Amino acid sequence: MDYPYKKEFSQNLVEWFHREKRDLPWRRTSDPYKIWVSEVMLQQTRVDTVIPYYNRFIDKYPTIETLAYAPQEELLKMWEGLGYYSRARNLQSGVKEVVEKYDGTVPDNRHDISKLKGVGPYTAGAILSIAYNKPEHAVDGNVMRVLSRVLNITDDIALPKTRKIFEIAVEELIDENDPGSFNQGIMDLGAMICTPTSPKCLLCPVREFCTAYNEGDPASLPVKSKKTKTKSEKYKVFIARNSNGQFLLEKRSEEGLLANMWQFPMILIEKEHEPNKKFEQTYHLQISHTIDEEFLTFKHVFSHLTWFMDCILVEVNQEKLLPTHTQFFTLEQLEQYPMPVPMLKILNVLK
DNA sequence: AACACGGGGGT
DNA sequence: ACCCCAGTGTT
Repeated sequence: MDYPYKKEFSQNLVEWFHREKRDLPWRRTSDPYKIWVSEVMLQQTRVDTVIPYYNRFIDKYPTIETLAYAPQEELLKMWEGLGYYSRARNLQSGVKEVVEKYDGTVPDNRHDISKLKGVGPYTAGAILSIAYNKPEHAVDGNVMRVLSRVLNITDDIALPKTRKIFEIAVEELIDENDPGSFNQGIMDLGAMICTPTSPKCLLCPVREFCTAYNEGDPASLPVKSKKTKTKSEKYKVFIARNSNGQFLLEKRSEEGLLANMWQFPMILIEKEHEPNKKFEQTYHLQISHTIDEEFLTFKHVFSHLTWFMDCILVEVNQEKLLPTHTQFFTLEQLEQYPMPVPMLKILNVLK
């Protein structure tokens, strides 16, 4: 690497971090388990969103053992609204392995920690550097943005192989005496100063060592090829109330989108079939009458998919036994079960 | 290497 | 409306 400011960059960065770092709940602990929880929550998720979830989560599961033995339904409820729910299931799987195989002590080396479910190259490096003070790289989108500018790296960060370039760069730049502050310093810099659009270069502690600032155009980096294929699905959602005032809910498949989360039954509108009939057949019910044909209409955007939802409120009679993973609940019971945000939107209107 | 997998914030 | 993501697992 022909970057001439290795030492100065790292020193300024770490000094800035110690001066300006945000006071975050997971920065008040050195417990590797808690650092782990925070890092998993922070994957693809902003700090401000994570803070209340982290606090509730650690309150509920203060030790690695308490999380290892938690019921999955309860765990998903704690994660409700955070998204990427496989993170929660993988985290518990990894935590279980640590309890059973390592006597509850999170491994302190990349080889072992990387075998844990949900711990990829980034999270491994983050835990090792922050909790164990190991000089390990932790390259995420933030680090790639900052370093692409500092080193004027123009490779496409959407390509998996590009991450390797940044890992090598971090290995060269990292402060061996304080690797945790170095890695977190880049993250805070990326969050507070070296932002995706309109970077605040005039406030940047490493401006004078930034290649793009001095010779190029920071705002045009990093280079990232965007993929825009997103599809749409239209659903008729049935808010079905029985004569006891209970509502029908179903548990989604244990695989795929929103795995194991609960929802109001919904029928995919493909051609122009009879969704009401399909609903009655699928759930072994009879619609006695419609209470509100236009109860609620909205759309919900996922990263790769948009749901268009037409919700109808109906009164139903139970014909025979309900299908598995399907159950009537009172409004009070229903709130104990983990539901994705689009269903919470419906629930809020219903209440 | 491509894709699936949530959700919220910024402009 | 359209942009941005503090990644990992599966295929």
